Amino acid sequence: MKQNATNSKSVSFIEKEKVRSVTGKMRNERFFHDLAETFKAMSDPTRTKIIYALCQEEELCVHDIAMIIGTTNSAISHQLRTLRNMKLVRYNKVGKVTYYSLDDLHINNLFAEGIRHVDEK
Amino acid sequence: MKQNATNSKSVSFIEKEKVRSVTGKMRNERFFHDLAETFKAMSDPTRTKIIYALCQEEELCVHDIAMIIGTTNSAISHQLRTLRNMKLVRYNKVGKVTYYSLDDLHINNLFAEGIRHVDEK
DNA sequence: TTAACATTTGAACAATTGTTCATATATCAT
DNA sequence: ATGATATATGAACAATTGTTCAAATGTTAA
Repeated sequence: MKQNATNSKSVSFIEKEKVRSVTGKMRNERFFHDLAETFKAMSDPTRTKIIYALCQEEELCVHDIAMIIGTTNSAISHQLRTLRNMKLVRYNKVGKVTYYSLDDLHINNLFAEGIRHVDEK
Repeated sequence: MKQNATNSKSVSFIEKEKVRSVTGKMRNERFFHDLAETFKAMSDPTRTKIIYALCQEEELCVHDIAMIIGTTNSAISHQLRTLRNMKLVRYNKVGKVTYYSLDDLHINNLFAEGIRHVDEK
């Protein structure tokens, strides 16, 4: 059911109007990149564990997160850096201890929506 | 500020109570794995574009999605398979055309929350 | 100062990922 | 049948990722 009968050249698309309409509503490359990055920040089990733990307790230090999750301090520290770079967590250094917490309530909403999805499947 | 003075062995953790409390609230491995997988499904720009397009138009075929996004049919088909495996999209084959749509409204909510996060940054 | 501790960092590694290309399958029209 | 079209698929490839290990910071206490 080709709808581009008006064109002499055979430019192919199945439903011309849909394509035009949706194409007009698309956003720029940066938007899709940032959106993907946001989800990617939560796309690893170690990171979902860290975020989940920080949903239970406002502030946690690296060592305690490692204890809770059952991994090495190094692995946690690396992942916390990723979360920091993606602005999902912030930190507060007191002496030799670095306390991490979720950056804003937005993160909680997004994360909670993901949990709802998993729990209702 | 060690709080495990009662132990003779030097088991180290910074805040014993927090660790015990949060550890008790943690969920099983499968939960964190599934949660990560859900976010991972939306963690690639090509896939966020596909999902965004399907938020604008109920049903779209592979070729039209490729036109809208500006990629090859093959790349789109591969990604649609990923989205299919992760139960984010379903399809409806009519003749030689396969129409894809979002699997349920839950996906829209999760996706919309991600968009809100990106737009408000 | 020295030792112990909390965290960070860089290199290395295997594992996973997304695209491309060529090819295969399936449907429709002639 | 043949050719055109729509989609799917497998192999190959570079690129990215997460962990481990060893070593480096930086802080506190003795």
